[in-house]
Amino acid sequence: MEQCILQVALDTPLHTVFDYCWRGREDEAIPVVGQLVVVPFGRRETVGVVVGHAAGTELSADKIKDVIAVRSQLPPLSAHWLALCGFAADYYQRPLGEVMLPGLPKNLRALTTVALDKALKALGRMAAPPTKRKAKAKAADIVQADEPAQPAEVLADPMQFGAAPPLNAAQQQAVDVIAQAEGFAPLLLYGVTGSGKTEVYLQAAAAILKRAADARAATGEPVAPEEAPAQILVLVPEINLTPQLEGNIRARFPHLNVVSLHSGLAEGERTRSWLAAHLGQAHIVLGTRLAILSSLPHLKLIVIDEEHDPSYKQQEGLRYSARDLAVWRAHQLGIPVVLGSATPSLETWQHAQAGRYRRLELRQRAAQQAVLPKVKVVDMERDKPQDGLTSTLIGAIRKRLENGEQSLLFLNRRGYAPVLACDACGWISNCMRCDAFMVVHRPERRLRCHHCSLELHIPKSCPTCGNIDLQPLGRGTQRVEEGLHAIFPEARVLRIDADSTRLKGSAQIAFDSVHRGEVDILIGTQMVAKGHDFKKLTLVGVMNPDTALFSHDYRASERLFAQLMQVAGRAGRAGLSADGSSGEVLIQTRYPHHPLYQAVMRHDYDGFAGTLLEERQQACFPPFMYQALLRAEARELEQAIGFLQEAAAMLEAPAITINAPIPMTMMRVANVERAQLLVECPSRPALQAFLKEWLAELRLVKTRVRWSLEVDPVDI
DNA sequence: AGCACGCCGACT
DNA sequence: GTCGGCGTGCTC
Repeated sequence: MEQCILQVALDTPLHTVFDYCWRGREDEAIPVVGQLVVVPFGRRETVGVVVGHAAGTELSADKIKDVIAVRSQLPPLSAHWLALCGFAADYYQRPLGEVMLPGLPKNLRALTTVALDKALKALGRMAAPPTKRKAKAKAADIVQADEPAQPAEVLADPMQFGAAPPLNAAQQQAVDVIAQAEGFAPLLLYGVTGSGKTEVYLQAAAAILKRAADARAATGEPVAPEEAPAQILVLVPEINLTPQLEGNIRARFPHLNVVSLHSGLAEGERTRSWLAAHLGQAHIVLGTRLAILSSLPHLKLIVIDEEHDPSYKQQEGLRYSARDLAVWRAHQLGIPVVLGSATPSLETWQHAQAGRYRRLELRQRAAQQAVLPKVKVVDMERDKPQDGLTSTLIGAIRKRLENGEQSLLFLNRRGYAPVLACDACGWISNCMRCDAFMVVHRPERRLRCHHCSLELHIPKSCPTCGNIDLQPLGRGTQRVEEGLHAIFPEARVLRIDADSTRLKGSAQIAFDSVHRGEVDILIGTQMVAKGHDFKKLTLVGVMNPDTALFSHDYRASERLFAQLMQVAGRAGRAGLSADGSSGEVLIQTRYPHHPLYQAVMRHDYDGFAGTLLEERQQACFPPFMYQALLRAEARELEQAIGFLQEAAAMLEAPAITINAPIPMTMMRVANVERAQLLVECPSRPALQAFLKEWLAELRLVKTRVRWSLEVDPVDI
């Protein structure tokens, strides 16, 4: 009888791996590193990943429990994948199992294998022979009787690609550089909106797949026909962008196995997609940030579209940056990684300036006759708005209606009005559990807190003085929608925001109707600003972005600039207007001369980024400084602050600055008081070394305060 | 994090 | 006399 100690990573907050005893018959192979196993843990059973073998263990023999089952039908996760998770666990100071397991499809973590076996079978992989010998013999008969039919498209030449549109010189050069890159190559694809970055990704992917297929054919070794010669991972910032891109990719590459991975998938589909990637079958994996942790044994290229987008940063649990992990993964594998953006993050821009990333530029729009839109500011002091819309913007929308073209209004505030107020006594709709206003949602007739989800009926009268005349103050997308109906009763108006797209699939239905031209005026939040390619859209109106100009968050201007460039980029992508004019962008503001708006008008990312980088350098902010944030929550603010003070006094190290604990901007959320402590260091390795030591000590502190650490925080 | 055990208040 | 509040302790 074979026997050994397996080290297993489990999804628990404990910073350790767990030893289990595996006993098997002599004809059974010892589970290898990367294999999934079922083990007893406390009073329950759970699935873990084998991360090592040990001859012995420090634990007393009576504490060691036996492995219950090995998921031998699933090929083990690769050493590369394990190393990626190991790096992320170290870097973000989280337990290994917490990195490895939550990203796996639920069906792989289930205690029963029914769904897993079904998915494997659907992918043409028979379930491994069951351990019982009788069943084994029977399973072999199944294999012959039920050989899965080879899908027709796999029989065709998988490297045959649909007709590609011609590239301009800059696009072609970018494709060549990506496709011919040797080894690790971080590439910034800096291309203005509508410059055809997607086309570059597709043709570079095709070239890399073709080259890998040729190389494989040249070896003459027999390979399973469904095995992809190379795998390409493409990340996009939003789920809503996957259908359009997936459609484009499938249309272009009808013979390739293309799967998507994002949180909107049903469990069955998610399992099949993940397995198609893990088994090496999927040529192209399209996904949101979580896809960066998927298993891709033949990964040859990573593309991060809109790399600057904040949604690449996970904001709970393991707070990783999918973009940063992508660069690490590419480095580990020695492959190119393409970071695409019209407004790169300052981190990426700084890398490019310093020569660490190679910059590929697309300075022109790709479509015939398409030029960058004309951006104008509309002074709201001089042109007083009606229903939030200045006469200039109203006139511009009217012109689009006459031309049969579409307009997009961007307002990053959902709901009807951000606050409800009583004129008589000064009451305002504060959330009773958070430091925030409750937002008026008119269609639902509710007051809603966007931070803790508390909901109340809209009061008929003032809760303190009884006044029945309560006023909604300010303007959200619902109120603008109402105003648009009043001003343009004949127009087809559609609102797209988190509220209107709550039901699964409804966002796709909404975007489809815009594409089909069934909408004249689109009003929405940042959901409509990103990536979409609306051919008939020639006008973009930005309703009131001024609040972000005066934020205390030093990243606010970087974000606002990117957001404005992004939404402006939706206008005039397909070519000129009916009357021969280019796309138009109107920014309504009280500060028309603000340098940020002036830079947007000039489409001057380079200049603006240069200014911001200088400011950051002077102020010793990222990317010239590395940061970590220790957060604490408690029922009383003093407890949270007290814990942070204790933590701050615990350890010191050269070049490490531990700032004073401060209450968070949103001090109270859902009746919990929150405070935070910023740690800074100009050297990333020095910060890492400090954090490792510091957290080891912090974890020993016995406290009732809930705390967490975020490395490279984006919201401070 | 789960999930237990453990010791004090309002109910049949 | 029990049901159950959530304090603290452990998980190989």
